[in-house]
Amino acid sequence: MTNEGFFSQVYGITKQIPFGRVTSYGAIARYLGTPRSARMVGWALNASHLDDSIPAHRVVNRKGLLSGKHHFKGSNLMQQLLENENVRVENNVIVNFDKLFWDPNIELKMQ
DNA sequence: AGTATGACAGTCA
DNA sequence: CTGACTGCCATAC
Repeated sequence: MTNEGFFSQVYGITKQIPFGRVTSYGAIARYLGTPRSARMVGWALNASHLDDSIPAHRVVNRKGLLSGKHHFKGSNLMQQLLENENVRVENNVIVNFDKLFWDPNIELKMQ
């Protein structure tokens, strides 16, 4: 059987994102070995919509912009979830994104 | 098999 | 930092 596919891999990492932390699509894609497939990560998360266990709200683009907020149920649900984790969000952009940034290539690989 | 789409990233100005 | 253009990969039709 073919691998679970790109999606399951993205799910696995996204689920491992710690509380109050955020990461970017490129970081996940790079961890999968395809730094060029950042768009696929977004696509995968799109399918992750079917899974509530996937904190997709912790995944944003490289600028820390809630690019996927428009895809959530509520228009401001994504921001609400982030603020619920002590993550400050202003103008759809995560504040202190560089501090809250959680890189799987480091956190997962290093440990 | 080819075209179109997509929650992006990198580079240049 | 922001805006515009290009590149790249995987899925769907």
